[in-house]
Amino acid sequence: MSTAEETAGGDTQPWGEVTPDAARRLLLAAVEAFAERGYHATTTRDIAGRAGMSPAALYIHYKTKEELLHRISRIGHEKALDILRTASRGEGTATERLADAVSSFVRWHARGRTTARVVQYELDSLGPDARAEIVGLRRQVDAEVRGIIEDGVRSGEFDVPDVPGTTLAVLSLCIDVARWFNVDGPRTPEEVGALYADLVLRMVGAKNARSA
Amino acid sequence: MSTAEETAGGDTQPWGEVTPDAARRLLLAAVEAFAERGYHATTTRDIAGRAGMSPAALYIHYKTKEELLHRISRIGHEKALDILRTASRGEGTATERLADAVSSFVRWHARGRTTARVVQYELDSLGPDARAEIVGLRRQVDAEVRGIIEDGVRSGEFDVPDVPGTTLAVLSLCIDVARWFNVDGPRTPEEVGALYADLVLRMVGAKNARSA
DNA sequence: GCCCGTGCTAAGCGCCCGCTCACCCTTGCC
DNA sequence: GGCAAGGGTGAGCGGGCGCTTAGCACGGGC
Repeated sequence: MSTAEETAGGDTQPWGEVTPDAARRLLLAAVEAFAERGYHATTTRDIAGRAGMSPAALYIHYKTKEELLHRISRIGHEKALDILRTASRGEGTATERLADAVSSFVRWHARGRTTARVVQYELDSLGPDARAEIVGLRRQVDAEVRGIIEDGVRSGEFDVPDVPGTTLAVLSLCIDVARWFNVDGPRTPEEVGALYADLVLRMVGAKNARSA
Repeated sequence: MSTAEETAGGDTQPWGEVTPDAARRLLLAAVEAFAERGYHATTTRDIAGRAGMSPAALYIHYKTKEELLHRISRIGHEKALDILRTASRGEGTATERLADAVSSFVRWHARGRTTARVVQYELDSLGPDARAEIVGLRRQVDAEVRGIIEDGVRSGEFDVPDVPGTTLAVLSLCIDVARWFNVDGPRTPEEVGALYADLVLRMVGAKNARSA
């Protein structure tokens, strides 16, 4: 199995860069709560409670509830970008790199479904400035995938009439995993990653997509 | 252009079945508001204001704010199911019916992006009973698409190693259109419908998917 | 031993939420 | 004209929201 996300950044400790410890616990509690109920339906009392603290403790580490969402969103997008960049800049044919990018991106969405949900679906709850920053990161995400597809078209591996449209569809397919994936469901993240890599290779008309 | 949704139900007046007039105006205002800001971030004062009424007027026609969401969700899902059924039960090969189903389903999500957003993304804001009812409708949606794919596999038109997984991916792709589609963007609903129909035919290994 | 900064809590402020209630216009029937 | 019924309003209730503030426990420096 190829391994873009294992070599990309510290998957060892997902929120390891957040210090001090109390701030990280609050952030983790916020991720859980936002993923379960959505940003607007989550109260600061709920976040603090999950972290085992009083409501006021939140405001020692974060200026507002929105700052929590912003931090989660930025760290999550940077991680996602990191995964795609590692796959995109790796060695191998465009076909191999696209399969690696899709399967690792999908695995990330499935395994970290709570984080991915917040990252992908709570964007509109951010204020204009924070939103603009995140939109910039998303453009970079798009560019990485489009780059691989363009490589494949140039090398003759892929047959893609509409590169921007297909890029959009590929990303859309991966992102929506965060909506429907169920940890208790019948599929493991690895299985979904493999299935989706195959489906995407078919979408771009790659020669060696799996068949029955 | 094939036309599953033009022959399915009354597309003439999207919410024509809702009476009296004041109740329909409130429902329309709620769809707009829920789509823009999400269910929890929308206030009953906002909904009533958009409909040109006082906050109290809402409670003459609906018991609670949640009843509004429930009504919107059920009507929307019934419409979506109607579109897929019409395509699925039409004449023609599985390839033609799948292309028709996908392109009309996608057009519905793109054209009625506000409605589709509420229908597809605010499901979790419903209470357990209402949610269960809607989940039932979604299972029927899944069954329609799976049926077409199974037909194609049986007839030898398609080459699909994992039918349930591919069904899930096809629906996921279509549904996510409601998240990213922008009315002011570069693509018309018709263009996205055609592009997606082609991509889906490639995913199922249909013989006559378009190429460059 | 005393001080002070740090990390936290208990209490609560001001605001706005979903929703209700007492009352008021029309409209149609006699 | 009298009157009931239904669609509508203005005011406001109880409560929970995001966030603030005064003060407490405690460890390290001298």
